[in-house]
Amino acid sequence: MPYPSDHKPQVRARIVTRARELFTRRGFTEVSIDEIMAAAGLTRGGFYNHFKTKDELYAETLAAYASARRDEAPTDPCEYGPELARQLLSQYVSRQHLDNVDGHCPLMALPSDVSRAGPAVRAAYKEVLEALSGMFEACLGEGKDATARQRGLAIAATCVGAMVLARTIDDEALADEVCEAARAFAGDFMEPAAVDA
Amino acid sequence: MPYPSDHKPQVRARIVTRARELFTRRGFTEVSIDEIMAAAGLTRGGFYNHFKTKDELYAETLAAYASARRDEAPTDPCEYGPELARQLLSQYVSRQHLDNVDGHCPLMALPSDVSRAGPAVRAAYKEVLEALSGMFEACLGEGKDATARQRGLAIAATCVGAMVLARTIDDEALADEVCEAARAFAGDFMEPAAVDA
DNA sequence: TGTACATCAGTGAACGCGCGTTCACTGATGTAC
DNA sequence: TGTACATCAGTGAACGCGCGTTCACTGATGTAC
Repeated sequence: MPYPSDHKPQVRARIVTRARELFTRRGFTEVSIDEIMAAAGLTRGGFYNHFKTKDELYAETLAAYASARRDEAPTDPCEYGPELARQLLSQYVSRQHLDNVDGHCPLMALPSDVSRAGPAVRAAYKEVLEALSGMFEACLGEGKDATARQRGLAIAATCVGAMVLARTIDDEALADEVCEAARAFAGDFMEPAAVDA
Repeated sequence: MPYPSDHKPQVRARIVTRARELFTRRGFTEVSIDEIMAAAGLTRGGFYNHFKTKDELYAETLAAYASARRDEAPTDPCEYGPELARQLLSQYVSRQHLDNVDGHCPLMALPSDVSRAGPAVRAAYKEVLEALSGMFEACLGEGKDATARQRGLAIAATCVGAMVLARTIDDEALADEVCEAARAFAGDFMEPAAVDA
């Protein structure tokens, strides 16, 4: 074998990482294969040694993100709880996340792109959603009028919605207001035992 | 004048309407000027009699939507109130809205596209957001820990987030769950006098 | 240990295609006389 | 009232460009002997 046996997977992983950053910043169709390969230190033609089509790369970048997200989740059940949920919320809905353009969660950065892509891409997007809402669900348990699963999904939707809006509008002050409001809103909803009657 | 004086504005409005439907369904860059003009019953070349660039049309479609949205708002202050807020919420976060692809609110249908477009487009997007959150704000007033404005923004973010996710994932059941959860969540937050201590 | 060979990741020119935009032209219709 | 003309919305061919994808080729390196 003319290259070390781990060479190809390493290069492939580098392409996926650079592609994810570029996609997150500028979208699937706005980033060319030329740019991706250049960012990975290679040239255009080599792309097809690693991927069958550009669409396959879309799915791969999302799947890699979902998997990384899952790996970050604590393995010790004791670490779950409302504190972790609050921490996750204030990390997700934050100026730090908003300013880290290359690191945006794909749920907020790529919804339109994913909705126009193939089934594998959308399945990977769903995995990312389930990773996020599942974290909230695992941390929170039942609430006033909602099951744990409902609370996880609703809080995930609020996080994503706030960041989608904050990222899209061209007004930093309003973006901060939206984030602040969403944090207060979701924080409220996290109350473990909201008064029942 | 070889054409009636209201001919040109009428044709322009027809182009804007058809373009909005196509953009909403498939995105700015995925829809060609050929397609838009064909949908309006015209041919490609005529486009530039009405618009300087394709980007100008993006902004126009959003501005037209924001303006239509504002025109629908009740003029009678008595009609505002929690009931109207609830109605707006259950219309926005609904399967009916989700299935009406041509009629999707641009906030949920085009965030990625808008975030990559020019300043005029993003300003129009912001107008749409302010129309939506402003409606909630006007209906709800102050709440437990949040000002009226915060509540309006947070509920708008939840609506948009739920619909963005529901539209993007390829799983009707999960989409319905997300919508249901968001409605319950935001409905909860609308309680006029949530217990204060 | 040294040499010829096989492998295969990477290269870069080329292809076909569709797009946004331009432009010289058309032709229906309102207006001037 | 009738006719010649001016206007301008609309037409469709053409341009230049960048893209995704293909493909014949390169050349560094592990392997067989």
